[in-house]
Amino acid sequence: MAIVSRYTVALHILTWIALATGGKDEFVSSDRIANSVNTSPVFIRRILGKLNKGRLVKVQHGGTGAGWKLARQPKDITFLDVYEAVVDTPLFELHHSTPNDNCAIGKGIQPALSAFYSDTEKAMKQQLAKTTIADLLQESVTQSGWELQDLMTRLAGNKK
Amino acid sequence: MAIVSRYTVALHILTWIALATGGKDEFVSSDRIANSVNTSPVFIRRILGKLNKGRLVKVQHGGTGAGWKLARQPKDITFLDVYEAVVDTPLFELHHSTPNDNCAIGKGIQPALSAFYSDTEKAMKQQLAKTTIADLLQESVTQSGWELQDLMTRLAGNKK
DNA sequence: ATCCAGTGTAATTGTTGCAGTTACATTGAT
DNA sequence: ATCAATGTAACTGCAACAATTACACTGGAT
Repeated sequence: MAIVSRYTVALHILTWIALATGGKDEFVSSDRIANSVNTSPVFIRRILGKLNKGRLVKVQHGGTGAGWKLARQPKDITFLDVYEAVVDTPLFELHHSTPNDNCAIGKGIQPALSAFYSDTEKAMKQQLAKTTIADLLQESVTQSGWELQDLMTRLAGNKK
Repeated sequence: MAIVSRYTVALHILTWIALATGGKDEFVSSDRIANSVNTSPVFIRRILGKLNKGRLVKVQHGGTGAGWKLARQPKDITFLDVYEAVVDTPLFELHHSTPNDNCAIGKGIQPALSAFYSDTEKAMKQQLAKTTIADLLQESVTQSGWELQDLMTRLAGNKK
């Protein structure tokens, strides 16, 4: 475990909204999303807050139709967009205790590593940029083994 | 913070051994390494244990000259080798609580994500394979701003 | 055979960050 | 005014990491 599960949940949230709202212009509640992810609505809302700051979703406060929707098309939201919105620590940790300054390695290794680590993080992000929420939606439905027909029926039922 | 600091320390250890032993065929103790990293010898030995299992270092028990040395040339140890030896968790976490199976997304997202995550981890590892301990040694010494002359003098002094 | 400088490892502790829960103030369509 | 929703703070539980202590084990040097 390295990159926080919150990132996985963020992808789940966006994909679920994409499926649930289809093309329609409506908002869905954190409660319904939490039901699919199987966790607490508060955790979901904390993540949605970050996604909102990243301009990936829009929020509607108050009233009966309150909730969330995507700010763009699923095909226009990449895994990298989600990463930037939700993960806020560098990929690699440096030392916890600062190395011995009287040693050439101890003195020079942190700036040296920072450069190498930065290259690696960049390579990872380039890969993340290649996949979108639309891809994940497609692949998830395929993997679920559901028929599109059943899916639509069940969605209608869930809408409360 | 995502990838454990133990990985950074592992790179530090190998680079320090490379510098300290130069071309010479000798073993260095975890105590001396711990002094450069500025942490406890036990922590260092736990990491060296993993590096030993990964065939990156060799250990000499007992006697006066006991300690560690590299199992190969610094230029033949890549960042990826070290990663495989020291990091034992996947790069991305999945959900903590298992998603709702009655939802197409909940049911299909984990296998779908596993595939995408695997691609990303692979991209990161390809980048890691491009850098070696020799590169890090070179760059660390450069960054330290030390003259090679002083370095040699000081090394001789440290040797006890 | 003994010494002793080193490794190997288990047990314990302090700290940190994440996730989960409860509680309550706030928002704003209807 | 209602009330279905969000926003957020406070607290708890838990797991992983790093740091420390303690002690058994190893094996070259003498």
